Amino acid sequence: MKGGKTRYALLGWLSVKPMSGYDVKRLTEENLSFFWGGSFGQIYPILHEMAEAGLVTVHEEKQGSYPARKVYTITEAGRAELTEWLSDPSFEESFRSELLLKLFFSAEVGPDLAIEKVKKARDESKQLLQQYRGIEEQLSNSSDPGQVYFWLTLDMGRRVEQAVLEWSQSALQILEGLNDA
Amino acid sequence: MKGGKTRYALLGWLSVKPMSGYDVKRLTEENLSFFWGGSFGQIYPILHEMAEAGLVTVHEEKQGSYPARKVYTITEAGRAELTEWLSDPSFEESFRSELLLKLFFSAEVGPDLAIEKVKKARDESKQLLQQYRGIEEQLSNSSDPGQVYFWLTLDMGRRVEQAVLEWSQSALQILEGLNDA
DNA sequence: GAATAATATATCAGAAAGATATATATTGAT
DNA sequence: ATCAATATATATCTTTCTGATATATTATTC
Repeated sequence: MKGGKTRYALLGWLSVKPMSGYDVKRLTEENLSFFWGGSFGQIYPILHEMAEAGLVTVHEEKQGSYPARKVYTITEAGRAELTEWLSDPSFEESFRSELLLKLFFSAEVGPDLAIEKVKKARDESKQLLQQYRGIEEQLSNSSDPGQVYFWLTLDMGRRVEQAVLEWSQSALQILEGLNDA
Repeated sequence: MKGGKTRYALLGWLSVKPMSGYDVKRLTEENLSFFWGGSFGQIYPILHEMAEAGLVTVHEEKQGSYPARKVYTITEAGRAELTEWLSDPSFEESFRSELLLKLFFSAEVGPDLAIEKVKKARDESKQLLQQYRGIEEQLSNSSDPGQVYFWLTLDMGRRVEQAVLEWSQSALQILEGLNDA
């Protein structure tokens, strides 16, 4: 059984409607990029394997002279596997921060380099928060009740990013205090 | 040049004092586990390659009949590479959440399964926050000024986890409201 | 005395990210 | 009108990272 967790992201998208690997990539980037990835290097092999295993079916859609779209449709077996995963209450989270790694070892080189990075982090957080607010506004205008789950994931992003922003502002004060002392 | 970012975590630890791969693993787990990993499958090969490249030197320390400790010492070239990385202001962050992935596709199966997971997330956040408070208390008693950088990374963990806790409490209300309506 | 945890090394398989390759169509800029 | 960039669509390769497994010895707990 190939694909790890990304397998379920694919089944999830295909449970909404039939689509190509390219579509999955685009939708994942637009909707899940804050907390999930998915490169072509994963997507295409997993789709192949799932077709062989009977979790999805394929049919080609020729359209002009673009490369033919391979549209994948989820089967009953595929839906069953998705539901099984959704029914399992366990989940794995992972967070990886090169910023914190650099900060941790900055004792050796003094606060100035750390200050530079934290300022950069602060600016990036501000920008991301702006983006989240934009998406949130669009969402509140659509009033589609099926979007609650999307809103919940967005709300997590917003809250976490707000926490990071507040941290960077506090960290900046502390680091600048180190320079004065 | 092998090792990606983890390479610098190793150089960072070795810049503090000479140690074995086993020591690096232990210290990484104790101090960086919230935002950085490092398995033996990475650590040992990277140490070998860095020794060949002259960034570290090795000497064996035989001690009773345990497997001999291979103690690695950072060289000038190694310190230079570490400093170069620390001087570069760029950094990459990544966050991966199977919880949010499951939540996102929960529209298909209804709120009860989502509620179960969010409750689990809430409980885990509470527990983690307790842990962070414990470490923070230990730290405030030590009054070692070199520990500012460690405190800063801990503070980020605390703030982010607090945000996650608040999100889960808010999300729970929304999802339970969906059941009543 | 037996089971488990800790010390210490090392490798392998599976999963994920990022880069690259191939081919065509459309859009925007000069 | 042409040239460059972006979008559509497939696919593979290399590097990185995680988690599991293997090996061997000592210390600790039941």
